[in-house]
Amino acid sequence: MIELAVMTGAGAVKSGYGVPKRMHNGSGCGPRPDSPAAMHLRPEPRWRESLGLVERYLPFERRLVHTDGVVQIAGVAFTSLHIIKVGAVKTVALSASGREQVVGLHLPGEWIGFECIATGLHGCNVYAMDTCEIWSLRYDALIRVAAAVPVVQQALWHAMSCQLARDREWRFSLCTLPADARVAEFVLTWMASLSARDLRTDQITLRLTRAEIGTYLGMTLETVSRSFSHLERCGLIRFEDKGRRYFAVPSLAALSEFVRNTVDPPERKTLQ
Amino acid sequence: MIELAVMTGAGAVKSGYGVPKRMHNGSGCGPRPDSPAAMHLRPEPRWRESLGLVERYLPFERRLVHTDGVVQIAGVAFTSLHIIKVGAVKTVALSASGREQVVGLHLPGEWIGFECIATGLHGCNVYAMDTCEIWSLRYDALIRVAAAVPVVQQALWHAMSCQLARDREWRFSLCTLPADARVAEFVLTWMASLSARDLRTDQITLRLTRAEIGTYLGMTLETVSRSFSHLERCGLIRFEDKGRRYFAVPSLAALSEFVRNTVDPPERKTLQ
DNA sequence: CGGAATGTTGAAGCCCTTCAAATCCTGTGG
DNA sequence: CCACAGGATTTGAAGGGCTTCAACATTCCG
Repeated sequence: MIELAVMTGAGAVKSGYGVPKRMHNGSGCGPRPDSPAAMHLRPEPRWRESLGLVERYLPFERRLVHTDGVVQIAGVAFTSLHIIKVGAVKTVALSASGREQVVGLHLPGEWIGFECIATGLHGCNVYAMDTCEIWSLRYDALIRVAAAVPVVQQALWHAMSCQLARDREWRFSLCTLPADARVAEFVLTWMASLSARDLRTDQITLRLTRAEIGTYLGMTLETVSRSFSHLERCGLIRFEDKGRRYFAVPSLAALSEFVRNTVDPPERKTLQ
Repeated sequence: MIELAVMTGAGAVKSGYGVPKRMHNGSGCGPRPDSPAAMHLRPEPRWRESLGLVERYLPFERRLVHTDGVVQIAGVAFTSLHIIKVGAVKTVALSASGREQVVGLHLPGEWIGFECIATGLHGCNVYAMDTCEIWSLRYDALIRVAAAVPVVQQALWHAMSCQLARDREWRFSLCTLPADARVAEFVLTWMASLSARDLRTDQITLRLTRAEIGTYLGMTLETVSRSFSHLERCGLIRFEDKGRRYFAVPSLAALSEFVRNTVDPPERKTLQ
């Protein structure tokens, strides 16, 4: 079920910045800059930059993980970070009492495992929500290369900073939004992540159960279900025939307007 | 109100690792290791390590900020990170609609501003909750030194990782705990932070209003107040004569037991 | 086809919010 | 030093949103 293809390259890194490795081009990955300098000239999305840098400078191990397969299991000692090349994964935290909580959904270019650097232990289970290609990098090697290659270091800091900023955004949503708006925000965030990677957003496919979404958003599965139904009645989303996990968003503007109006009601806006 | 004392040192850093700067020893700061090697021999708390590394290797600017003074204002371009030498600060996020939310409380050795690396803009107001000494470090200088000095790089990664892990902990609490337990958890976390720095925990002084605690924990100020009253009635905290912002925790074990029992009720524990 | 997992919907109840009023605390000016 | 104003805190009562419990519908897969 899991296919391994170890890429060696630590020697090259030690003796300098290494020679660009052969491009393993997935489907529709697009062009990439040919030198670090070019990266500043052509401002391409950061998620692509991370993958490009890893490919160029870092030794990594490539894995294929199929839907519902295990990318990382909680409890084992932390040695490697992962970055998603293809697919989508969910990270599930385990409480002391065994309860599970989805704490993150990740798409290509995103790093997994930053929070383990401090603890030295993987605290989350990570599952593939799709057929995934995962690149795993040893932390000790990563540290060495980051020190030697400024763009790598900056990309990593940027990625960690992004996660901090996003976690903070979620904290805000969890603290201030009622259930319906929280689900709407969830859909909006997911769509934004998809479209940033040129993935289709005309038809959303949720690869999570209502219960999982519930743990992610801090509410019960029944409330999630009711919120989806409510959003549908409002015409903000439209379920497809195939089932209640497939839907479309007729108007992105309307959906985000819905969230905004819950944060501060429209009657206050006229006062300003 | 704000006293500046610029410490130059970029030249020293460029030409080597510089000479240890004169120790500005706050009250009861304790000893610090005299060489990087000693750091591994004497496993002292990471918060102290960060301050030691900054002092040894990095050019920084020292500021005194008095209670309720501004450490950092939102909206300005990001150029510097801050680290707390003495005191306590709160970071307050501003929503688009102007609502404020406390998103972090920080004590000596903690870094402020990691989330701004990605955005390039300070997104939070940071206020002193006490008389503080703040060290500010230019990000560009920091990056250069981190690349040159492995222990600095690792300390920074560790610090960012810590914040990610802690944010995730809070997400869990916000999603699963009822109001009373959330307030209890808040008290426990704050006490743990204090005791990790050898600060007194026999008498807690809250430097936040009930409303601020409310935004931090995602509940109204009335609920915060009721929760404190409830915890007092249960004997888990005891308010002092001086006012409702000063209290003691008779039994740390009892308080954390209270939180644990809310996460999974005791009757289920007998089944296992 | 049938059973299990998933999803929807209703009804009752509880927790938290909202609104309101009273009390306590703090700092300021007389 | 005291009075007083304004903010902070507590507490009560009513209402609403979310959870819980329960029943039923739907989908998935052997």
